Amino acid sequence: MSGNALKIRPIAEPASLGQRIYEELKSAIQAMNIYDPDADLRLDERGLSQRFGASRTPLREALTRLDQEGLVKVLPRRGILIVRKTKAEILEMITVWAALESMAARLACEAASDEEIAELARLAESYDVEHVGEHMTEYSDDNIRFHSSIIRLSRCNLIGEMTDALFMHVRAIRNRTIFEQDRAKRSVQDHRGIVKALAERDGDKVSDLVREHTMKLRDHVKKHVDLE
Amino acid sequence: MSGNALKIRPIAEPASLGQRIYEELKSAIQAMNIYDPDADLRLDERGLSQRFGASRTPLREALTRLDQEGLVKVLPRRGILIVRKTKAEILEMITVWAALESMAARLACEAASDEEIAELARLAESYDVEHVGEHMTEYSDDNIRFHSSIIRLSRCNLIGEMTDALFMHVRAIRNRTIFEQDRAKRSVQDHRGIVKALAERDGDKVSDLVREHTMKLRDHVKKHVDLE
DNA sequence: GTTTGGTATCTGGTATACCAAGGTCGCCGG
DNA sequence: CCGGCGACCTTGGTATACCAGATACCAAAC
Repeated sequence: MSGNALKIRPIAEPASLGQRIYEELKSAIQAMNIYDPDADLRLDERGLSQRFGASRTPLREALTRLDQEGLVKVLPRRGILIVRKTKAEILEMITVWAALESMAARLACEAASDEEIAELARLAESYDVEHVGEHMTEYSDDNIRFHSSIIRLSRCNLIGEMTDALFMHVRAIRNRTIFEQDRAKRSVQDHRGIVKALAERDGDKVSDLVREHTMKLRDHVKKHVDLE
Repeated sequence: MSGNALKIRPIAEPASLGQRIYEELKSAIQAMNIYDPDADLRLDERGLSQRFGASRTPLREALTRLDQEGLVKVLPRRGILIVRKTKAEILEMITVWAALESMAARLACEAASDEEIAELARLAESYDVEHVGEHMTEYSDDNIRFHSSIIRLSRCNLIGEMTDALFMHVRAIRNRTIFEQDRAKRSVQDHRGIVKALAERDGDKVSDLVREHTMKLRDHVKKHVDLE
């Protein structure tokens, strides 16, 4: 039934220059370490448009969007700067994240199937509490997968979009905090507790656990992370 | 010492055309009932730029931003449409709102002063449960004030920004639901319970109450509101 | 040597012209 | 009268030119 049918991919239309420049510029900004004291946070419209091989118009469209997203700040007649988030702003983002994922977990209690929760359990059980420190790179990825799975299981697309947007800004910070063995051990334990509450369909409990788990990260960043 | 010095007011700079058009267009879109079946959801770049007395460039900048916010959708070579939110999207927004305000209330338990909570109490007590139905217009405003106060008392600016963005989209729906007397009565009672929990500094409780209060609105919209 | 004022230059903001892709409508053939 | 097809028109996308404010630099005056 699916083997003999033509497989057509309806799309093919190349995005507009503005769109492509937006995406390219966005990932370029995220790829650089904007908290490096020596980082050059200044963007030059004319220079960038030349490097992209396009005119200023689509480049400016991209900048307008990045400005609105808070990644960049356009100062009239002064220049365009990549925005550094303050520590206070980062903490607020993690707080909002806690609120959203906590709600997502509560919704997932109703919306997720047993199989989906079992899948999540496999993810949570795949690391040994004592030896997780030896596989930090993989664990870091699986950690992200775990959390985004909870959000997916909530069946609430908006929460997914909003946490994606937050993640974009927090990404730079994230790498500095997750590679710490004692935090990883506790993280693994937390995840197992979350899965257990999910399996029991205990919305109040899973909501609390997820919130507290994320707020631990918040407190950790507050105490131990120093930008600059 | 201060009487003989020049008193200069530093700012005065008028916003750019793009910025002003963005704000004007945004409020114009929000002012119209986009769910009216006869509403014209189409925007014309050239026509609008003429009506604004500006060229297409700043108008397009405004449209780019509105597009990113989800208020309009730009279809290449086909036109620009004002976006109608689906009912499912509205429900998700209310859910996210519940998550955010619930967290805000929890934070407010720690961050708000006794005076601020007393002020909130005055707002909640200023309507008689039995007679609130007779002053719906004022109550509607005070209702908004009550909720935005909780968010302000959380001292989390990001939650404020995000709920503002959500409110923008939900505004059209809101007016249809709040003007119902039995809902108003229960709303007044809910608010008093919320204030009480805040005064007791019971974060878990106030968080639950606020979430349930907002989720009641969600359920009500789900059951009784029909777009189109 | 320091201060001051002018000026060249750089930067984002705006206007305008042109392009290519979709849509519309009417001519033309059946 | 109906259907197809093509010229024309509309629409957003892009390039470019020019403007005004901000900055940096330099030279003249003290």
